[in-house]
Amino acid sequence: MKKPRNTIAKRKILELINESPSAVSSQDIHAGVGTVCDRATVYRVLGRLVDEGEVHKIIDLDGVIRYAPCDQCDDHHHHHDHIHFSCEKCNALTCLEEVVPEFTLPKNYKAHSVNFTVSGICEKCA
Amino acid sequence: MKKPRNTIAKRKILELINESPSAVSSQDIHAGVGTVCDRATVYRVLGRLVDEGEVHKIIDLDGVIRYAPCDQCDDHHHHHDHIHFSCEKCNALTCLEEVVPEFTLPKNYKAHSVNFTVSGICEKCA
DNA sequence: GTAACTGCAAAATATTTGCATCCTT
DNA sequence: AAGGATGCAAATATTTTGCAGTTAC
Repeated sequence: MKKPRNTIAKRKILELINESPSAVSSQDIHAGVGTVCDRATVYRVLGRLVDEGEVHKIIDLDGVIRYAPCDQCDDHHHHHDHIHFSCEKCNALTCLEEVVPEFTLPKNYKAHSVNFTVSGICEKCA
Repeated sequence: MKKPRNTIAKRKILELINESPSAVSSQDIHAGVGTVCDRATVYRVLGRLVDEGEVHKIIDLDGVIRYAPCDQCDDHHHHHDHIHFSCEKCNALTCLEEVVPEFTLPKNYKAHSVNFTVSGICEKCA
């Protein structure tokens, strides 16, 4: 495993992700970094941040990849079994960390990870 | 609303989707139709099939769009609240129609549709 | 006959990669 | 100094679209 470095691009991108109230796409990030770094670097940094467990990757309902802070995760426990809520009105994709769905798989199936997205109207747009 | 026609491309594509044990991507379909129709037509037909409610569109964990038959749906009731299972071994994406997760949204949130994907090992690969 | 559909090619998007150079440690 | 990170440009991949010609009903 490579030894990650603390570069300007990384700090800026992490800041953008952490300060956004909802999950951001690579487009959002590229727009947000301005001249700090290149488009290619945005993709590379995002990939590393995910590998390092600093952010998590969410697939939106329309297939757009977005990134959100890994708030509730520490090095040993990642909790990615909560719901992602996609608002049809304001288009924000937010993590509802407190909502963890319950389900039972059929015999012989084994779950490793889950990805739950619910779309509808969020509290702000209600 | 346009009046849909029963074309060769449409019949062939629907056949491919219905006969596959797991959800198929546009790539799979383009490979499957052979010379029956063009790549652009595959996209156009898939879009129409979704609009007409004949198939449903699933976003895989890696953001790949796939299509599956709308077996349990009639014109008035679509049941898309079941789980999609993505096998890490054989890579198949299947609908587990009988598994419907339970969850409760926070106050003032309203759900319209859900998209649940679980990845792990399927019964065939267990 | 008419509107829906298709093929082809080109355009619009999105993401990845090779390589020389720069920066963090 | 060494190796990780970056910029730039080119390569890949994916999906959309304009348009003229074809087909289903």
